[in-house]
Amino acid sequence: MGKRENISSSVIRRLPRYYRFLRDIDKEGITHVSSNELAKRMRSTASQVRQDFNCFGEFGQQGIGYSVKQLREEIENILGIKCHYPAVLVGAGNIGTAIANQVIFENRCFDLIGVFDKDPMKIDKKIGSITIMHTDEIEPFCTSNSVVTAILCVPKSAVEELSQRLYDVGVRSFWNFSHYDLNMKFKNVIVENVHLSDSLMQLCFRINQTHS
Amino acid sequence: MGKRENISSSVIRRLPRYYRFLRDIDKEGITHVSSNELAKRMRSTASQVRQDFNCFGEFGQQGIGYSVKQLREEIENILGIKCHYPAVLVGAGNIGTAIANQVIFENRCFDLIGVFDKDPMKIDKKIGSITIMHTDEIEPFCTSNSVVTAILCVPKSAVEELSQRLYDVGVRSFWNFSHYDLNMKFKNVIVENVHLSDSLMQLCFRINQTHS
DNA sequence: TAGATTGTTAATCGATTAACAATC
DNA sequence: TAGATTGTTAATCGATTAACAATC
Repeated sequence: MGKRENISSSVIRRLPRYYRFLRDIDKEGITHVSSNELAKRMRSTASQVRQDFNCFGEFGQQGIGYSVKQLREEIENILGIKCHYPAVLVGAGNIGTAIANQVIFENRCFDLIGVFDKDPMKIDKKIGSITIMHTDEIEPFCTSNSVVTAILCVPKSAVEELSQRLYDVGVRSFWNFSHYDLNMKFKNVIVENVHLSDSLMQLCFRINQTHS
Repeated sequence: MGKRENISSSVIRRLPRYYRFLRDIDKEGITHVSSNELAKRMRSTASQVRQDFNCFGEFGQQGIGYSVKQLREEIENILGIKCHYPAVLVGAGNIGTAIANQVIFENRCFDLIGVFDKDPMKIDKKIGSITIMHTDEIEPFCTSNSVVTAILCVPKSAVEELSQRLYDVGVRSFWNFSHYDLNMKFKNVIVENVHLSDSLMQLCFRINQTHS
């Protein structure tokens, strides 16, 4: 189990990447990996890898390295990847549909059980095996299914109202693809923002930087 | 113009957000904004805001604050938002289509001029006003159109080959939605990664943290 | 002038890197 | 045993915050 103390936010940001690489290494049939080898894949240093792992227990072996299986499982536990929180998607546009399919396909961390849209043309259509419902049905559905997380793929202008309605029926975590600042509105809510346009602007900046 | 020196990577990460907020503030008709007010929106401190702006010139006014228009334009210049790099999308699946529409719609930084897919069913279909081409046409198209950036929305397994082909016809920057590590393959290439599944795992972690 | 707010330096905090004894 | 590699402490580096004189 390990100590699981003092996991700093920069370590947390790296955990999903560690997990992905360990899965890859596992697939390659490698049983033990050194901090040096992991550092290469992470584009980091052996020192940092050891420092990172140190904060949640010691399970490396001097002279040998880390057990891939054990390390992978430990990170799986820390991230809580095996949980299945009931989640709904609000907004079945381009991005919403793409995201829904990915979440359904990966089938990890979250179970997508409902999709909502306000466009009458979309109601009763399907994403995977899920039938799209009208946003009017959010309240009864989320209440009776104890929905934990909402994926917000609607325009910024619609998020204020919809997030309030989701909050009122107990949703306390959001995967937010809009630029609406949910933390400004709610204090006791977990928000993970995905700002694609910010990412694109940073790419632009870096291209400009090298071109001048 | 300002000094434009020592822009640290953490400042760069914040610039797109500054830009978005300044655009919002501009829309609200506010002409001047204080570091304190901006800090509130950024969920940061007045001190940091001033420190951030300090590294690319001084254009605040003591007792008054920053000119929204001027600051917005300056950040626009630094990020290079007004440029129009010719870009192509490779992979017209769910995410690819969603991303393409967003880039076309925003019409900022990049001009999407070509979309490629290997699925014969998709060829000649349209995304916006762009006709989907077969991936075989990547080389002639990118060469004759001096394509600068490629948006990669294909599975990890396909990226190795496709990125090499794009590189060979001069593409040196990538907006990468796969988990393939392009920096491992190419040294002199700009890569902006979007790892949606990492984001989802972090959300999962944070939910678990509060639930225990 | 008095109040507000900047620009900038100094102090603090946290994260990364280096070093090395412990040990497989 | 000798070589490899961890766990952990100390040193360094960078980023954030505090403070305050300058000035609108």
